[in-house]
Amino acid sequence: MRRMPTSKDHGAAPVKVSDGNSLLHSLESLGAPTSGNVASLPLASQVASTLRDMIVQDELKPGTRIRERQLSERLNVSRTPLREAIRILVSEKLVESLPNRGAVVADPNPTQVRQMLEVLGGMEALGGRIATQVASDDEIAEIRALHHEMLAAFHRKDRLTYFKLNQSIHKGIIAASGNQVLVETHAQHNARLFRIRYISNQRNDRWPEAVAQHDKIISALESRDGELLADLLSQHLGQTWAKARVLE
Amino acid sequence: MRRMPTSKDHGAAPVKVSDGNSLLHSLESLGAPTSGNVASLPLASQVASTLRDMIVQDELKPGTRIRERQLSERLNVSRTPLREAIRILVSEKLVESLPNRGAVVADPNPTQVRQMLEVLGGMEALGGRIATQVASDDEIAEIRALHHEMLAAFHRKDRLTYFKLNQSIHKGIIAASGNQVLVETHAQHNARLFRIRYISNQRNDRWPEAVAQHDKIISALESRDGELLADLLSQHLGQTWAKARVLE
DNA sequence: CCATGCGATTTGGCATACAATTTTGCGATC
DNA sequence: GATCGCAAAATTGTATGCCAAATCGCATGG
Repeated sequence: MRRMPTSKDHGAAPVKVSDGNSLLHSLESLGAPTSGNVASLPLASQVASTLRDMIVQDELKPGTRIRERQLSERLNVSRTPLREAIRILVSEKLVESLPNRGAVVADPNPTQVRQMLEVLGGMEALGGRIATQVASDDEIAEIRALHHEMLAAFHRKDRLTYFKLNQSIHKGIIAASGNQVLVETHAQHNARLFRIRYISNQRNDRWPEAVAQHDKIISALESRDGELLADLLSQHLGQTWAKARVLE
Repeated sequence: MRRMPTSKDHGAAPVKVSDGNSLLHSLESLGAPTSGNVASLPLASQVASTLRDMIVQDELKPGTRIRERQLSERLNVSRTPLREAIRILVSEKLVESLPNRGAVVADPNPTQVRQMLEVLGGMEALGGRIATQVASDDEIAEIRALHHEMLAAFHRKDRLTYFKLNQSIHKGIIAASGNQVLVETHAQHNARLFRIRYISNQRNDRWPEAVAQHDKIISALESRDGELLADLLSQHLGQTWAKARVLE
């Protein structure tokens, strides 16, 4: 209600901050620690969430330069909160900042992706190992329930639902470790890989193998075999890498 | 050169951004990914490094509220880059942000410290395991050299040097994994724990035990026994926790 | 025809001004 | 004497303006 002066308020497809459209938007809170509850939070955080979504959903493609003035007009915010949001995403490694030359959407090379998967695998192994020691039977049962839902999606060839449930299961195993710090760290690294994993999920031609692995994972969790679970979880993400490789 | 209007430019003990004083300052680059090369970087990053150091060195004590105007005058920068710096530290979990109520220096409770150590231990175990497979003999030799330097510091009861070398060794093991993502993640979590570990190091009354553990760690690395090394590294930080407990 | 300066324009970097919210202190009332 | 309420001050949140550095186009020279 106060952007009169420039007189061109319609511009080209203005995007509201944190609107609820877009196919993938229901995935929003998977990777982002501060996503969700949008109202009354600092505008910078809201903008950061919006940008995260845009990046993760490939709306802002890797390598594209972030033009502050242009993007701030598009989001109907001033440059100040936008710049703060960019700083946040820089420390999350979702965008890179070149001194005096602005920011670009991060475009990890295959080596970096491999390394990220290695780290993420390590964290899942750690979380899984702990979970076998401290998780309640109910928590494990809930994870198995998700697993069966995922199997249903698999047989329906519903890749999107499968992907979401897959994420929920891994997130659930981490959460079952009871280690909140691990949950947050895992979420952050997962966000970095989200886009790649999502794309990889859509083209995965060895889907049945992945499902079989999940079966073993759940079994190891239920029998509370920490070592086995840790091994499986590390190995599991290695497979994701094999899938991602096809993208090159 | 342009801060005339307020006319009180001296204030109380003005702190230059990234000056080189302070006892601990030589430790600066241990925990911070972007520390070091200060010139010509965005002011926000420089301020972030300065604040990181101030927090880590207990100059800004946990729980203290960060007053933007006051601190920006003290650092001789405007609020804009300071606020961006704060956002960076928020995502690094070194400060917490309360909506409309500013930011306070993070004050992790014992549970959070334990969880952070668990995660850090997991990362070191992962890095160590990988290092046993991929590290060159030279890299391992360098780590052993650091170990002997550390032993020297131990026998001289030089706790500060011991601490620094200890950090270097752990950092070196992680680096020997060749996984840059792991290095960065480890550094960030290490920064969160830096202050606590430093204090704990000064009061540690079971110093000889820690040294003995280090001995085993180096041996496991040299014999490239990944499983053993991983176990030792996880366990090692557990000991740090036992020390930190005394602080309560 | 390609390389190389040079200037205009764009873009990011920082400071400052303005608005909204919260905190604080004082006073009135129970 | 304690508590509630209101207003003033302080603080955070947001917007805008100015400046310097980098990019791009064009002309000029090799």
